[in-house]
Amino acid sequence: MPTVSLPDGSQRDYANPVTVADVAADIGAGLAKAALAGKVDGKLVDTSYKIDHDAELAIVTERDEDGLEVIRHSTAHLLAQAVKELFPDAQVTIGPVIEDGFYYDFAYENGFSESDLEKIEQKMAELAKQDIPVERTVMPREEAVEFFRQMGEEYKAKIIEDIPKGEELSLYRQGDFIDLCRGPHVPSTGRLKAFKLMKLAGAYWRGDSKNEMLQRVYGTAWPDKKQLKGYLHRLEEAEKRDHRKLGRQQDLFHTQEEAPGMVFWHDKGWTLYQQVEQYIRARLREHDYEEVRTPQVVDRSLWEKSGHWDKFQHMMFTTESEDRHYAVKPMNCPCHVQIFNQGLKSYRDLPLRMGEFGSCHRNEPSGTLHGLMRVRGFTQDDAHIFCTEDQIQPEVSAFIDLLFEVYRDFGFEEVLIKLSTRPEQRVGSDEVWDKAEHALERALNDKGLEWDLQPGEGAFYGPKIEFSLKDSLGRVWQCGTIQVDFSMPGRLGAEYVGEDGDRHTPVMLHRAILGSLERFIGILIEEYAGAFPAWLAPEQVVVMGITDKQAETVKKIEKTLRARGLRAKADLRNEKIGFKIREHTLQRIPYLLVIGDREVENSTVAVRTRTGEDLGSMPLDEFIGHLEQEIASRGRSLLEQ
RNA sequence: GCCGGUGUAGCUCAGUCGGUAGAGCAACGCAUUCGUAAUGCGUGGGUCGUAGGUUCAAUUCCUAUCGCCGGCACCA
Repeated sequence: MPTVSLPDGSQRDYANPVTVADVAADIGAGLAKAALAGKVDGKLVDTSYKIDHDAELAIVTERDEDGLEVIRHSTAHLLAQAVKELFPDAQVTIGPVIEDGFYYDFAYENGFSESDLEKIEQKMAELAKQDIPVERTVMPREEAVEFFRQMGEEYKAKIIEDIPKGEELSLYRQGDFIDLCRGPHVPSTGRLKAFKLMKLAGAYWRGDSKNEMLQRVYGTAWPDKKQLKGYLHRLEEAEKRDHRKLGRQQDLFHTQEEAPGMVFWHDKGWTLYQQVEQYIRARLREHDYEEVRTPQVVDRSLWEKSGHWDKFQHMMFTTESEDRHYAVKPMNCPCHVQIFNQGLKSYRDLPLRMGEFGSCHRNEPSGTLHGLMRVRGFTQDDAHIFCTEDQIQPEVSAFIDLLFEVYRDFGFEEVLIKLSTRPEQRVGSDEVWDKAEHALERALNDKGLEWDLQPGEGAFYGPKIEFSLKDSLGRVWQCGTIQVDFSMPGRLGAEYVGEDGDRHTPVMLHRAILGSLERFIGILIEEYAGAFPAWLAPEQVVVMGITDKQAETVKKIEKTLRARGLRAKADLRNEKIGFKIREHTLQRIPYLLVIGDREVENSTVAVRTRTGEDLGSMPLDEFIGHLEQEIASRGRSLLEQ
């Protein structure tokens, strides 16, 4: 005789056990129609779930986050059903929900092609229209293995074999299609009204490149067509922010076949790059870093000593001369240790913070290259902190503060943080690892930061924290990092004389705020969609005359602005003012100064922003004052607001 | 590296079911001297990513290869 409590606090008593669907129908016909699943005592269940005891129940509809997830999960099943009908030889594996959609991995020898996607999507639409009921059954694990094996679903059988023995498994059947699944699922395929298959990709079975490659189909699903359309529109908008597209449109950089994974920075892109680099240089000076510069090409023996040759020789560019073998440096740390090793260091020298805008090359696998985000030639805002074990904690703490100061200045609010701890294969005693991991964890917790733990993902030489940013399509890219290193200082003979008069090996912290400048600038371009705040904009002001009568004044204004250190350009082309405004607005120049006879006569400039706002005429000095203030604040435009 | 896709003018893209290609913008020339998102007219521009093969003939078909795009694995 269950009593069901609903989220609004009301209670309903039933004489006999009832299903979620029954309760929904009892509340109202509309809700019965909308019910996708239920949440009983906090656990997500099907609408067919029978409530036989007093319980709290929430009816899950498409308006709930959970409901959307159920829709996507069920759409993944619908995809699998369609594939099995069209390609009976394909085997199903897994089909999870991901951000904005789902995917499903199939084992299919012939592979799918793009045209198959269309057929599959069509079949899905058919199956949805048939409104096939989705039914849940349970089966003991051992029986399930046999069941799937008989159907020829080897992968499914393997998945089930990995589930602890004796557990009861749920299976979902829709028509002839049956799949192992925790559920819950929509009551029938007719509930799936708005979906689209997005892309086709290969994916390794169990995420291991030693295994065979499966066919992964990505899709998106929404409660209704309108939301699907909205999503597709958002995608289109995001694609307009693509840094590769903007890089071309704004003449920032290019890449070409002869140098895959390397960047040709054009004048405007390099100006942006220099702003970023100079900004970081200033921060490092403030925070007691020294700056050094080390060689690009270094004898192989150094990389052998550091241990990198062993692990990464295939990803290093090499060269030779007069029977000596060299590698183009893939990282700066061994070189920094060489500088540290010049002259005997004292404990009084620690912590010693050594920075370099180090240009590195790594022969990254071809499939990984991606615009500025993943390149083979890149520059890090790299630094190494030589310190004692006791200094790890305060140094990490100070670094995190510096990192967030920088990210805020660049306008990034969302930073993903991960802490990676000791892997199976590692150097250093457990005691030292304990200390280092605690130091990192405490530094994060003391600041009240949210972070994810990645157990076992640390480097062999020490634990690390990673700071990642998202690009316009939501892809996550690691930028900042701080890593403790117990190994390299010892390998490369770094020592200092301690208070006790003995020689000790320092700990080394590898750290970067931006990471690769290329990657960071790529994300920066997408973040601002090319409309950079004035302090970063490659061109801050364009001065233009209405006719060539004002040319002299325009040139004089350009000169004045440049003398003040502002990035200004005169546009004296014989074009109509509307044409010039359009062009420079599309180039996202923060400020356009229009000079006509009136301005010449009154010694003013007419100011227009890239958002189309006309700020009227003002004396040049007044404009310069505004702009300088805006640049100093590193904010988005003050005048635009 | 692996899977799927893609490569045509500076850019965005059309096209040829095999008979050596076209638009818009840009560039260049001329005219226009103009007040806040495109002035008009004209001209030039492509070994259709590269290398082989099939064919009387290949940008088109086939093979290989390189780059790029989307994923997967990788990322000191």
